[in-house]
Order: sequence, then C-alpha cells, then structure tokens
Amino acid sequence: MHSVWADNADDQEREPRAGQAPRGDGIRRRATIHDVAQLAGVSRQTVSRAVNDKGEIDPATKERVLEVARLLDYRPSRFARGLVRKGAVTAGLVLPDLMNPFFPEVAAGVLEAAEERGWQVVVWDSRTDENRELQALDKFSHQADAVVGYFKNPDDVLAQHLGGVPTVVLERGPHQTRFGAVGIDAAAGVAQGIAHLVRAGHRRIGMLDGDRIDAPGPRREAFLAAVRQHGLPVDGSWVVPSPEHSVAGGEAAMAQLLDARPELTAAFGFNDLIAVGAMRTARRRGLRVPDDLAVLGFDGLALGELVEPALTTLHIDKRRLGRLAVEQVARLSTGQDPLTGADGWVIPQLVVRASA
Amino acid sequence: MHSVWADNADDQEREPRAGQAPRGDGIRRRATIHDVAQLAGVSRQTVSRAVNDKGEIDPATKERVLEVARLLDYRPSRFARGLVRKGAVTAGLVLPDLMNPFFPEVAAGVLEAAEERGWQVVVWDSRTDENRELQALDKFSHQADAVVGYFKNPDDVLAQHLGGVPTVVLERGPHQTRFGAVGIDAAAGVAQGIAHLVRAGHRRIGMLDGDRIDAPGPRREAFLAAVRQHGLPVDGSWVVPSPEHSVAGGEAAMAQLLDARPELTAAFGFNDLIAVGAMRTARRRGLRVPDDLAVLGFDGLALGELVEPALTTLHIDKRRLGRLAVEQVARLSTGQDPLTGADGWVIPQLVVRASA
DNA sequence: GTGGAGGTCGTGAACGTTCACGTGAACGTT
DNA sequence: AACGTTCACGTGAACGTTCACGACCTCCAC
Repeated sequence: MHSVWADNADDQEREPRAGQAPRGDGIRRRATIHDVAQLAGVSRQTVSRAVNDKGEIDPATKERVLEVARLLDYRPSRFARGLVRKGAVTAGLVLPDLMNPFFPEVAAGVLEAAEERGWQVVVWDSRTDENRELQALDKFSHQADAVVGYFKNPDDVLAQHLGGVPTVVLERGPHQTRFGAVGIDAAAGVAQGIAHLVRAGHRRIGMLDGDRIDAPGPRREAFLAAVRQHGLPVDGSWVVPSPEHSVAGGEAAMAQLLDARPELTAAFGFNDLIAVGAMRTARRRGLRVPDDLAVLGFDGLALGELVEPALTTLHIDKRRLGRLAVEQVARLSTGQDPLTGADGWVIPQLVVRASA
Repeated sequence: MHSVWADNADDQEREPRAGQAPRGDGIRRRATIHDVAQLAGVSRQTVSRAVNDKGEIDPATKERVLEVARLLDYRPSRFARGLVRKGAVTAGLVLPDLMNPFFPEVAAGVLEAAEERGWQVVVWDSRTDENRELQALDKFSHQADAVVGYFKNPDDVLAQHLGGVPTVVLERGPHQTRFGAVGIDAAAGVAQGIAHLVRAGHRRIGMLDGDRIDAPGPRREAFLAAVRQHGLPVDGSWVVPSPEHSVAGGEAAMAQLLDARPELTAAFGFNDLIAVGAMRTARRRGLRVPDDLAVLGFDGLALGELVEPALTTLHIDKRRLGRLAVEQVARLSTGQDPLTGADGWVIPQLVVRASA
C-alpha cells in the first residue's frame, strides 16, 4: 500500500562527496562549521559571525576565518540553517509540456509572483503523464510548502499523493476540485469566438479538441453550448480529438475532421498549436484560409502573429494566470479567504487577425 | 562591502503560519512530530515509523497516529529531514528569457538530466538583467548545491556572488571562463551556414547580431571569420545589433541594416527570433524571401518551420545542451574530470528550408 | 583602585528529524 | 522452568546551524 507520507524509492541516499575539492583522497564529507572553527582556532559562533557578516567580530579574525572557510570549501548547510531560521518557502510547479509556449509563460508569471514573496520554485515537467504527475507530488509532498500545477489525475488520487500540502490546480473549475483553483473562463471566451465566426457568416463549424473524446473539458462544452445557442448543427462528428496538444496533433485532427465533414467552413482549435496545425493541413489540401476555411485558436501565443495567415485567437493573459495561482496558494497556506469570481478567473479576449 | 557568504536583504524572516488550519486563532506554529506523538500517546519514533511507512509498528497504532497527524495537519520538516538524511540535491537554473522558446527547451534537458540524478531544480528568470543574475546567485549560493545558467556578468563578479558553489555557465568558451562550461560550437555552425549562402551565390551578407556592438560574441566573430574566408566585403556596417533577442528586435535591426546596406542579398540572424523579425521587415518592404533576400537563422526553433517562408537555420540540440550542463556540473561537484571536446560541445546542424 | 562601558568571543540550548540501540511483553520450544 | 525469538515501542544521540546569554578583556572616568 502506498502511504501518503512515505518517501518513494528514488529518494534514496546518494553518496555525498566534497564539492570541487582537491581530489585524490576520494570520498570525503563536506566541511562543517565545526571544522572551520577548529582549524581557525575559534568557536562555531565566531565562524557563524564571520560567514554571516554579523557584527561583534574583530576584522582580523573575521578575515582569518573566511580564509579557512575558503580553504575547506565550507558552505553552510541549508538544512541546518533552515531548521533554525524559519521562513524559507519552496513551491513546486508542475507543468505538462515545456515545449508548448503556453506553459513557459504561465511559469514566468508563477516565478514573478513567487519571487515577490521571497519563495523559490522548483519545476517539474510531467509530460502530460499521470504517473509522472504523481511522482512529482510524491517529491513535492515533502520537499515543498505549496504546490501549483496542471494535473490530469482526479482530485482523490492527487490528494493521496500530496499529504496535506496546500495546492492549487490550474484550469479546473472551482466546483470541480477540492483544492484551490485558478483558471480560465472558457465559456466566456469561446462564446466570443463562436459569435465572431457566426457574424462572419459561418454555419458549419467544427472543433479540434484537446481532450479525450470520452472526457469533454470546459472548452468543448463551451463550444457545443455556443454552437447550439446559435442554432447550428452539432453532433459528435463535428468535434474530433487531437492526439496531442501540438501542431502535428492539429494537422492530424484537421485531416480527420475534413474527411468527416467536407462541408466544414470554420474550425475552432483547442489551442493555438492545434489551430496552426489545422491551418497547415487546410492549406496543404488547397483550401485558402480564411476564405475557404476560417480557423480560430485559443491561447494567444506570440507564435500566432508570425504564421501565415496570422491566427485569430482567444488571448489569455498567461502570466496573470501564473501570478494568480501563486496568490491563491499563498492564501490557502495562510488561511485567508481564497480569491473568487472575477478576481481569480482569467477571461480570454478575442484577438481578430487574418485567419478568421 | 558585500560578503560572499552573507544572506542578502530579501532573505529576511517571514511570519510562518499554520497551513490551511482551521483559522480563527490567528498565527500558530506548525505541528511537529513531537506534538503528534504527544497527542497520540506514543513516542516520536513511533510517529516517524507510521509516517514513513516503516515496519515495526502495529497497524492499529499506525492508523491512530496517522489520524492524529492528519488532524494536526502535520507535515515533516524538510529541513530536519535533510539534516539527518543526506543526499537531497538542489540545483539552481538561471535563464535569461522564458519567452524565447530556446530556453524552455534547454530547461527541459536540464530537468530531464536532473531528474535522472534525483535532483530537484529551482528556476530563476534573470530577464537578461545583470543585477537579477546576481540576485539569483545570492539566493542559490546558499540554497543550492549546484548552479547552471546563462550569465552576462563576467567571471569574477559571478564568483563573488556564489561562494564556492559548483557552477556551469552556458555558451561561454571553456577558455573564457574559470567555471565549468558547456556550449555551442558557434564557429563550426556559422561556417556551414555562410558556406551555404555563398554556394547559393550570395556575396553581400549582413548580420543581425544579438550582442552589443562593443562586445562581440562567438557568433559574430565566427560570422566575420567565415565571411572573410570567402573573400567577401566586410566591415562594421554589415553587422548591426538587435536591441533585444526577439522578433521585434530583429525587425528593427533589419530595418537599420537595410538602410545602411541596400545592396544586401542575404542576412544572418543571431537567433531564429531575430531572423524571423528580419524576414518580416524584408517582406514589409516588398522584398521577396529568399529571392530578393535570403535569411538564415540560428537555434532551430520549432517556430521556424511554421513561418512563411520556412526558416533555414543552424539547428541546435537544445535539450542535449541542458543535459550536458547538468552532467558537467555533476562532474564538477564530485571531482571527476569535466567533459571536454566533442563530448561537451554541441555542434549546430544546417537545416535548409525555404528562406535561404 | 573601583566601576562601568564597549568590544570580542565562547557555551549551552534549541530547531525537528532519523538512527542505533535498548527494553519489555508475548509466545513458543525444549 | 528456562530460554530464545519476534514484535512493538521508547530513549539518547546525532545532524549543522543560530540564538540568548554570559565571560573576559581593555579602556577610560572618577
């Protein structure tokens, strides 16, 4: 049975060696404050004073102590330090895919906000793999004071692996999770986007989804709702899943959608990468974008401005998303009221460019 | 005077509060193993056994202890743990710009390699700011066991701020730094690229540099050497600096270069982002790429395949670069011989696409 | 000479864990 | 009845640092 609190296997001991010490005598433990004190002929406290630039020390002895410290390659143990001086906060950040430009930008927001609080953040790339998510949590559950990230695992599984650490899951509705939540108002965004397409005369709109076909997410549901609201035809055949959240995935999905629904006149991509892939497949098939086929993305990546034609998209303030996540988890861990409503929810903005 | 060892200002204490505890009684210190032991009527050791899933404990008491632990929201102190069980390694990673897709990919490599070693890595975005680099080092110098990153600061300044922590600087020649180094063989790459341009008949080649005009880097020097070797005209007017490593920077630089050298027939960008910017400016001015003006990039970003025309570039295995950096710093801290020569040096590969 | 002040330095305790032992009790075995 | 085993649990020590306090020396004023 897996204990919530237990270390996992790869947490084992590792042989510690002296850092860049004059090698030759093999393994050797790191110098401690005591070693320095002894060699310098002073007490631990004096070493501490020298090393920490405190007062109450003779400049001469200070210099001598520092010299010895350099000689022994002494570096204070962050563990011993952390034990006695509280307040060093470490947050864990779990991202599904560093290659998708969306997430580095979220990370930038997280880093910014963490820095303002004096936190440090350790990053883990889960590669959209449930097991790797749990590996991350097993680590973070006893290496971090707070966790922020994207997760595929359901709440209860997550909870089992992060014994009590304050956690914020991104892009999961606040009523869909027991953890702190920060996310995107997909419904509001998608409604804008579909309205724009309809306004341009489109009536046959498909979607290239990023979620599995049996597990519809907010974006697909918002899409279906919006399409339905405009009285357009809609059934399963209008939405095809992309095998992955990438350009290649979008290319494949678009091919499939075009085969299933040749009468298609506009396509909505789960994210910008998929949308770009869609454009490429469309053009490869001789369709002009946007004349023969309009394409709408979601995310607002910088990339969208660079492709041909430039991508119309629902822009998300990714940096703000990251900042909010940190804000939220900070509230969680201090017992404040969590952010709710408009304060904690990022609303996509329609950015009209050439593709739709 | 700034002491190498001293904490910096923003390292101050922060009021610790109970994490998501039933609030109401305000500030309250975290529960310790002793609190749990007391409330559960057992010894510390028994709590430790329960929490760590060790043997030698009655299932019933174990359950009772875990119950109490949950009640008190007990989480073991990573500092106390780290003090007694050695081997938890933390590496610091300093990146200049998360918005440039180049660096997340390097980071992915670093993360991969670090994970294989059981290390955790904390990330810091320096935003290409010398002062922020030093802030990072002030933190890492006593929060990390190893540091890897991109730096603008010269060696001696860096050394002052990272008292003795094993460090690898990326993309600084091994003879240009006293630290561990991992980088790109810019000369080999650029030579390929320029040869390609010359082969295509180009004789008027300019460069959009990413380094300051008074501080030429390896790429510019390699460019000048290659151009000279082919007997092409070359002086200061053929290379203009880009104000930043971005598409916008490239656009501006290209405008300047085109003004200075209208007879230009090919341009070499410091990186892909700048090269893409160059293409945009060129096309905005009515030049056809590559017919009127060929553009060559450097980095091999995925982005290059998506723009129109697709970017010819010198592709770098960024992930490998990150992996090598970790490998190198690991060697440093265990006293092994550092990687040298071909093993530790990434050679760019010319990828010919449409733009040149 | 006495007292106080200020500067320099050392000593025990504390931080929260885990590790290496030690201690009983319960249960069999001979 | 004596003894060994196993199980469940507790006790002191150790990890490496900082903090609060006290000791000592020197210098100067009275």
